[in-house]
Amino acid sequence: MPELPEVEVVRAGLAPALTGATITGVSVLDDRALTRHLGDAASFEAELRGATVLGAARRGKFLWFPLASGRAVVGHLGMSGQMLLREPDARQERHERVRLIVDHPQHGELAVVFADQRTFGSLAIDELVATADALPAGWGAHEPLIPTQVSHIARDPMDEAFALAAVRACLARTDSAIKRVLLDQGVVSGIGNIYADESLWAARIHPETPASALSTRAVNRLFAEVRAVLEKALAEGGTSFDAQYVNVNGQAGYFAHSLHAYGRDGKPCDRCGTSLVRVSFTNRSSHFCPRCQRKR
DNA sequence: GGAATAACCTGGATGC
DNA sequence: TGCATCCAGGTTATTC
Repeated sequence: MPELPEVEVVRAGLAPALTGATITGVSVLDDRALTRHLGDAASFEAELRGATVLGAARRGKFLWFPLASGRAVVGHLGMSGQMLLREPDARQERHERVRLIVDHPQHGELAVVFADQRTFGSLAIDELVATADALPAGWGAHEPLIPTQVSHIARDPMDEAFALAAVRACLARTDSAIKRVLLDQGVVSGIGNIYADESLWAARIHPETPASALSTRAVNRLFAEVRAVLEKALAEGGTSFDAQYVNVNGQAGYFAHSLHAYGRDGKPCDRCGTSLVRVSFTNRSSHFCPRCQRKR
């Protein structure tokens, strides 16, 4: 499932191919890929045709591509979205929803294919607004401008402008389970079910611990582990369980081999050997070690 | 206003 | 073999 490391791998792969490129062709094969777009498919295609892309930016799990027009293409991969670089005449992908043809001054003509099996992902054209802190909006962003659809998303733990003190204060104000808060993109972005479970396991914190019950020291330790997990996953190209996540060249990541908690229910904890458990948690699953991560 | 829940969606896995 | 059901989960609208 695309979380911060997977989305960053995609952004980094697209940046050199898109920065400075002109969009020469747009084909919307499935309107459901434009659920966040305010207009219809025809307006999406018309506005993008001839547009120049200035770069590729990311905050949390959201991607955007600023345009010379002052607007931006916003993308979210949802649960199964892929952005693939292909030859312009490459055959249609199985779940292809949108295809852009771009012409780059150095790389020539390429196809950017947005494919999405479960159609939770989307593309949209959006306005850019000033960031609340007047700092560059995220990774790959050079201007303090962010799409309106992303403006409510908090900075992610790998962002230079990430403010741990503000997150600590937020945690202290709520009795919600720490895992629920980690998944709240308005508090801290980029973390999904996989990396929440991995970070909590690494920090030895039970996922249902009330956020306000965590000491400053525990929160600091948790976010040190969050960063470590995300950095390691990024270095290994992200987590791929099946064909749902691949980079822009269609290659899988290797972090699934480094997981300690997620998807390992019934297997021995890598620290103490106790069988890991899986419990239902807000329409999701939580995986943890009942011995290392005791509920307090 | 904050928190919890349902709905959206597809395909693989499982059970009968 | 074929059909029905369950499950995975990010975001958001709705409900409490």
